[in-house]
Amino acid sequence: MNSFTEENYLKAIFKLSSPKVNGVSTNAIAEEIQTKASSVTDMIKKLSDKKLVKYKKYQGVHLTKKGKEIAVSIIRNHRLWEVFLVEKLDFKWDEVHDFAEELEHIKSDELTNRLDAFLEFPKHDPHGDPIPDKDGNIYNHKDITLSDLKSAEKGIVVGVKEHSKSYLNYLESVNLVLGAEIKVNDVIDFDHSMSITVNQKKTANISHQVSKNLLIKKTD
Amino acid sequence: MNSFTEENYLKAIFKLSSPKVNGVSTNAIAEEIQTKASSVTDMIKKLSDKKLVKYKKYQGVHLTKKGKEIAVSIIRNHRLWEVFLVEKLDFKWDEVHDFAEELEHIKSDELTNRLDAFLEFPKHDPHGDPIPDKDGNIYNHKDITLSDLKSAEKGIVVGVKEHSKSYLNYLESVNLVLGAEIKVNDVIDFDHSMSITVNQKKTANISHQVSKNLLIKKTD
DNA sequence: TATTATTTTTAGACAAGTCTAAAAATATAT
DNA sequence: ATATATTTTTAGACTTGTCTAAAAATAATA
Repeated sequence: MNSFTEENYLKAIFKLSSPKVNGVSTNAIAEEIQTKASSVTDMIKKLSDKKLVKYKKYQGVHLTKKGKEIAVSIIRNHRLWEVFLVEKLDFKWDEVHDFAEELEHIKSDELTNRLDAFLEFPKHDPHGDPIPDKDGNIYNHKDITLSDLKSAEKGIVVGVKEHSKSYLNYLESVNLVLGAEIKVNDVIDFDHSMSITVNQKKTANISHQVSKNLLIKKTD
Repeated sequence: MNSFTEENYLKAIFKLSSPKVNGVSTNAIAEEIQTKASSVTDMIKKLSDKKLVKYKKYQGVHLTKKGKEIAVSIIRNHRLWEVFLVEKLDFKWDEVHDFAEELEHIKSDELTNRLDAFLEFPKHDPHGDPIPDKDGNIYNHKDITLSDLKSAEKGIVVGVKEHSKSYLNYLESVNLVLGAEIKVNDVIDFDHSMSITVNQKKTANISHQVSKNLLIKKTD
């Protein structure tokens, strides 16, 4: 069995891994986990002994197949619990992360799969992030953000790239929740801010910082 | 904040406390928690420093008001999650204890109360144990067991005093689940075993060991 | 009451995970 | 290429919760 701590490291490494990145750096993990680099090195060694990561000194780490499986199953758990909290217990999307952070560590395929069935096999969590299926497959939607749209183009909100409470809170205040329809009225060259219309009703001015973190699906 | 470990000690002390018992003994706690007496002494000191228990060397411990509040809120959590697992995720009553043991430590009144509402304010968990309300009040049903009944008397099953998987499993195999109607046909003087009829259908022979752990409400 | 048995506490050690400070390796800049 | 800056690792210490073995207190028994 792996401790909560080990699982959090695996999750962090998974999050920081990407096709472009060749080996996740010690500092990046420390930043993500909010700890010190020396602690990361210690834990990396432990995970390496357990064959959950591949590690060469000073070269960063990769998850092994086993390590990735564990990380994905925790993420599956996390996102399913988030759906439960929002759909069944009526929490708002900016309130569920910390609870899910605890619930995700209750490791039982039986429990997870029953929860999945109870929630009727949701494909996305309340922030639009894809929920891995029973076998660990993740179907990502493409990475188009509101900032990619030009004047007069339209789209609907399918997710967020930034999960902070303050960001989610702000989005809600301007009705930019999942499923909201957006039409771009105007883009300002100077700072890339834009004027948009939400759900054919309210008009809002959106900074680049906001638009580049909002995932959308283009419509016409 | 208190660690999982501290919370488990508080829960154990609460469970072992009763009006008759004057101070819970170190050994009893060690037995309950499955640890060594020396570890218990260490933890007791810590809880005492935090004013969660009252402790005089060699004299056993009592929960303080604060300690009792924490214990009861954990028990409330535990039992609500058990209801969730059985009612919503279709687990059986002998499968939920270990999961609830983990879920109970996610401490948030908001979460607990929403769960309570979602489950429509259940009064008892799947084993018939009472669920403390928002304010920590526990309404216990009286302590009549099947072994208290005489020949020809009747009752319905309202709970169990023993929670082991094997006991619950056995009960289910003879249909002695919550709500089952029992009629006592005969009591054997020698070993206090009894012949009973369950739900006016099946007849079964029940050992004293079994009957004295089954809580019932007398009917006539 | 004196002796023995049991319970409880202390003392010191260990594992997990963290930290600081310093050393080693790697990356960057002149 | 050499000097400087940054990143990563090591070494040693600390905390939490645990353990064993021995000492101290309490309870039981003769």
